[in-house]
Amino acid sequence: MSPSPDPAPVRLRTVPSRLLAGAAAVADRLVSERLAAEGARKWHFAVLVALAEAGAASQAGLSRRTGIYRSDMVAVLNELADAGCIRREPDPADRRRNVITLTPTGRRHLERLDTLVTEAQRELLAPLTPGQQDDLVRLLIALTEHHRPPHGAP
Amino acid sequence: MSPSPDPAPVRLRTVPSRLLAGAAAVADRLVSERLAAEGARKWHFAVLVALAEAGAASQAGLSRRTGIYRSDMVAVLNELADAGCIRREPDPADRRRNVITLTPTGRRHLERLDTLVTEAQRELLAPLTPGQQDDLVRLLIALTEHHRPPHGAP
DNA sequence: CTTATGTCAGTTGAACTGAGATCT
DNA sequence: CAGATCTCAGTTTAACTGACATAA
Repeated sequence: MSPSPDPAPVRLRTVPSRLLAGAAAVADRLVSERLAAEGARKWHFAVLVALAEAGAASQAGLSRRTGIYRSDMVAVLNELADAGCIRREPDPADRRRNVITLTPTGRRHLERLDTLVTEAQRELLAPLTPGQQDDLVRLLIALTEHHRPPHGAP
Repeated sequence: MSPSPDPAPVRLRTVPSRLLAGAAAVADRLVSERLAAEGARKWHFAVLVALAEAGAASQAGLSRRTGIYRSDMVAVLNELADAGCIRREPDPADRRRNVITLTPTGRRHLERLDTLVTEAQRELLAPLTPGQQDDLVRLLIALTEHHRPPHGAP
């Protein structure tokens, strides 16, 4: 006797929102497990990428680029600053703001995290052919582009 | 001047795990908003579908069919029982178990929730052509079938 | 006066853990 | 005895709200 003869109902297994939730959970787990090896979480990666790609920014700017709430951004930046990955300095041009800049340490850390994240994506998409992988990404982009996510950045 | 000239970096926007997370968040929001109109949440729907499709079950069986943790199942069943949607009776054949059965009230409630969930899926997938919608579902099924989700049911 | 910013202190819901009582 | 079941009391993390002081 098989130990788990309890399949999910078809009516549930084919609901797109449930499929998305399941796939996202798998993806999140794969990414989080890898990043944990460097003591990092996906937010750290997102912030570092945003800084590397678009240069120094205010915290609110980073918040919009990454989709992290400005409240939560504070803690993430504290951790990245403690690790020496970023500098946080008052903006002389607008004294409400901090200017966040990537340090050389941060750039090196980003490259390590990028490797881990890329590996996780490969493992995630491994069940699909390369063509299917491209299709999936394209469909997801088309889907999310036409919906306005609550905070801002998909 | 546009109020939000802060696009997400390309390097982030094309990461599959982030796309999945974003799409899943949109989907979850659409479903939750609709179900809230009936005072329900997605767990209620999942349990009712599992009961309607595969018949009466123990709580552990429902847990495996729906992917809800056995701990959380207790609260969901309490709410469904309070609403008269299910009956929860001790199993004479195995006195550790409860037998959960769908009531006529529960069946009617399920049909209402099903309408709402179906509408939400339509809205979610509206940006895609029918062919693309099928492709997406197929790709997501292929993806999740080959990964073992932590608890059991995708 | 309105709006944006950084910060802090919460809340809510989901996912998960651990343990205990009961039963097979 | 090991193992399953139901229940409860927690933890953790993500996502989000509200408020405040400061400054544009």
